[in-house]
Formats: sequence, structure tokens, C-alpha cells
Amino acid sequence: MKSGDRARLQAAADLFRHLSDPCRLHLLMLLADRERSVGQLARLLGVTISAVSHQLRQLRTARLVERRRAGQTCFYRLIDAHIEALVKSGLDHVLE
Amino acid sequence: MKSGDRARLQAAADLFRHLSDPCRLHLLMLLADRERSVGQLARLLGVTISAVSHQLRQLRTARLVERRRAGQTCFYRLIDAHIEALVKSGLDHVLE
DNA sequence: TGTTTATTTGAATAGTTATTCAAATATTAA
DNA sequence: TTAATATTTGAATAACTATTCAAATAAACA
Repeated sequence: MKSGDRARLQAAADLFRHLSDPCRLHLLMLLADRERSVGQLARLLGVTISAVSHQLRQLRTARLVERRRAGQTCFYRLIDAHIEALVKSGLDHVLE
Repeated sequence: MKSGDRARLQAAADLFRHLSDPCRLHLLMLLADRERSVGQLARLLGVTISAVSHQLRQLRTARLVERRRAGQTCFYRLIDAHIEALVKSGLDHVLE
């Protein structure tokens, strides 16, 4: 196997790992709808602001979401529609 | 949020977690091609038979792969094409 | 029966990840 | 400047996961 293939498998595995938490999936679905602030997300998800901020940081590092600051508030949104399609595809699969 | 939605997010997260390892992704791509024995897979992946057996067990419990015994040998294959499509979609996404 | 080959299993360990809490930063407004 | 609000950060802990090794099972065959 080529080294590029190995790197690609690792990158895809990393992507799927970011999707392997129900709270992060919920987060991504909320952000697919429209941009939201950290506080809004924490309230909607029923978790602490700190926890959601840690998860958003992970998703931002992975380039799945982007941040926009407006005053004291930070708004997050999905970077691309492909991620939304992937999440929906996973959610569809488990419909049984 | 409904309890069914919560279960669905958890199930989708579980599915993605099974895809969050480069070795398992490689395994699934090999099995998408055609059925393979445990020993073949271990050789192709360059890991021990025990390690690959543990991963196959996990994938089988998750109903992503099926097993067929022929004599001493066990052959595994993908259960459905949707999984292959999901893996390929993830691999496509990381092409940059 | 005993032996070889193929695979599975369970326990132990090492590495990874999520959450919490407290402290730090950033912005706004008094 | 001080206070209030929004978010981030780092460290600690608790929970989870992958791999290894040795022992167990299962089938084929002498």
C-alpha cells in the first residue's frame, strides 16, 4: 500500500472519529440549520458551556466548523455541506 | 428533543465510531471488494490475527460484516453497500 | 485418539478521550 | 477603571478503546 493511501485512511478515520459522539452530531445538525452562539448551543444540547466549547474547538481544529466573533459572542457554523450530507447519511443508515 | 431522536443520534455516533480507525476502514474496503478469511485480512493489513479478529468481532456485533465458516476457515464480508458508500464518502471528503 | 491449522476469547495494559472545575481572556458598558 | 457577560483554556480525573499474550475452541486429518 502507498504511503498516501495510509495517510488518507488515517484522515478519513479522524473525520469519522469527530462524528463518533452523539452530542457532536447534534451540534453539527444544529449548525447545519444556521449559525449559533456557544451559549445557544449549550442550552439546546443541555451541556455546560465549557464542554461545548471544548467540542467546538475540536471540530474547528478539524476544519468542520468555522467561528465568527460579534462583540462578546462567538457564532459557529458548518464549513461545508459535505459534512451535513455525511452526518445525514449516517443517521439514515441507523433508521430501522 | 424526542427520546427516539436521542437513540438515533447515539446509534449514528456508534456507527461512526466503528469507522474511526484506519485499520478498520482498510478492513471494510477490502471486504467491500470480496469476502476474505481472517488470516488473509491479517496478512493484507499487517497486523496480528488476534487483533483483526477482535476488530471483526466488533464490526460483526455492530452488524457491519457477516461471517461464513468453511471448514477451519472463517470468511467475512460486508453486510450492505451503504457502509461501503459511507466509507468512500469519508475517503472522498479528505481528498484535498 | 492425538496433531495441526484457523480462529476466538478474556484479561491485562497502555493510550486516548470527554467532562468538570477554576482561572484566564475578550468585549462591552457603567 | 471596575463590573458584567461570553467564551476559552489547562489540568485533573474518569471512562473508554486497541493491542498483546496466552489459553481455549473448532475442524480436518493421520
